[in-house]
Amino acid sequence: MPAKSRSAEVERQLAVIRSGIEELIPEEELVSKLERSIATGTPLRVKQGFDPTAPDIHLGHTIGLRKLRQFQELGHQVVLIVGSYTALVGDPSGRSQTRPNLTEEAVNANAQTYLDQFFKVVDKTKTEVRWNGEWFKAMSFVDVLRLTSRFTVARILERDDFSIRFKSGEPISVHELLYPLMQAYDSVVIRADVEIGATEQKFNLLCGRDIQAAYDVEPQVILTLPVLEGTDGVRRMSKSLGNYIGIAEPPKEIYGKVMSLPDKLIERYFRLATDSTPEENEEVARALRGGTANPMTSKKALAHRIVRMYHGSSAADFAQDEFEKQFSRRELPSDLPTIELNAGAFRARDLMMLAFPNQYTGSSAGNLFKQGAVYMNGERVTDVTKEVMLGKGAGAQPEIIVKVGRKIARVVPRG
RNA sequence: GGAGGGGUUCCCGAGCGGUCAAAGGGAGCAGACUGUAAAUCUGCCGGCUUAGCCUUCGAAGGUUCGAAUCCUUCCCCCUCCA
Repeated sequence: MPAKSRSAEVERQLAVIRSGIEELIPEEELVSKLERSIATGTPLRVKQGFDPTAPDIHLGHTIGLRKLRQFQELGHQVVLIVGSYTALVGDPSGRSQTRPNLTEEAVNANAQTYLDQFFKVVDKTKTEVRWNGEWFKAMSFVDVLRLTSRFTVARILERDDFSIRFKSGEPISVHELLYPLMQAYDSVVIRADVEIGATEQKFNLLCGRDIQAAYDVEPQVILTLPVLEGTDGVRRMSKSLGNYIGIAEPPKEIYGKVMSLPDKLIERYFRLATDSTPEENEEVARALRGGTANPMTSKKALAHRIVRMYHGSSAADFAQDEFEKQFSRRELPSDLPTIELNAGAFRARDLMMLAFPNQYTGSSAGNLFKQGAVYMNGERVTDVTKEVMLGKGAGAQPEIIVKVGRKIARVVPRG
């Protein structure tokens, strides 16, 4: 390739890589890495790690995954680190102090679940999967000392999570301090050229550069990505906060969760959580601001699009249909869960609890009755002791639709 | 090693011998209003065979008619000094 078209190619790739990111540090190093990659036909090694603790991938994670995908489309190599050993420490971010010790089976199962979801976005054939136990298992104590001597306590304490916890008097275990070093060492072993992560990973990512340099490996370029707010519209999406939308969730579930997002997040979700083009995003933004689009319409388009990305367009159509049926037209969903019970008389509260197994205790169920949340065959029931007949005879009901708040189930006689 | 502070229900955080299933806030759930949005108002928010009973305030013992509250031992966390 002539020099002129090579530099055009660098420009092209750089533009793709830079789109939608938070920071790229340092950009000139990426340029020279790209130049070399193009000149020698060697793909860059782009690292992404995960700890097999919570295996569900949610929309927040997909920002990074789509960036990996872009790298692959530019011809580069993704290296996915399964943090089987780092999981033993637990990323000190957030409040969770010490992670529970995971069994090997749990780690394996989690990893498998994660990988299945990961490859919904990232191209499997252009991904190298490595478990960091591979190298950490083989390390001796002397090796650990050698690694830890390359970094100072003050520098580790610079890290936001640590300094906050330290100042507020929360405990920090010594082993937690090793987390950034372990993650950094992964970069040494796999000779990462680029590592991507959310902004709160910035410290860990930078740490990788220093440790690589200490081991005479060319430092990686780091790329941070924006953090997506969860369904509450405020806090970052995370499983432990319960405000996440998992990509492996059923289509209806995803659709419903997207619809429950605050309106102000519509644009941001289009931009960060979908594969829409900048032009499309621009159009959505203009319509919303100009008042030409009902926010609900835009939100439906968003929900449809997200479901389509992970479950295909027929699933998206179905989810949308169901949503409109259930909430716009107040009809029953077509796939409502059905519980079979022996025919006979039930007290209303017992029936309700049987219709939603293991979801309510007697007290909480009783409260819902008192609050007028329970409907049976369209009729509000507030008396927990009201007798309900299920069955075929006179005065009995052949099916009972039980609705509690936004949950609905169907109860029918057995046989 | 020395001195001091602390561990309360999902989270934060009051309580410091009875009136405590435990204030207040957050989260969650439900009702009204809606676009299953936001905001707002209201109610619920340990369990049960619910005017009553049972199990909770780091753990185990003890004092007392009675303990989250007092004593003892143990476990854990934090701060300062060394």
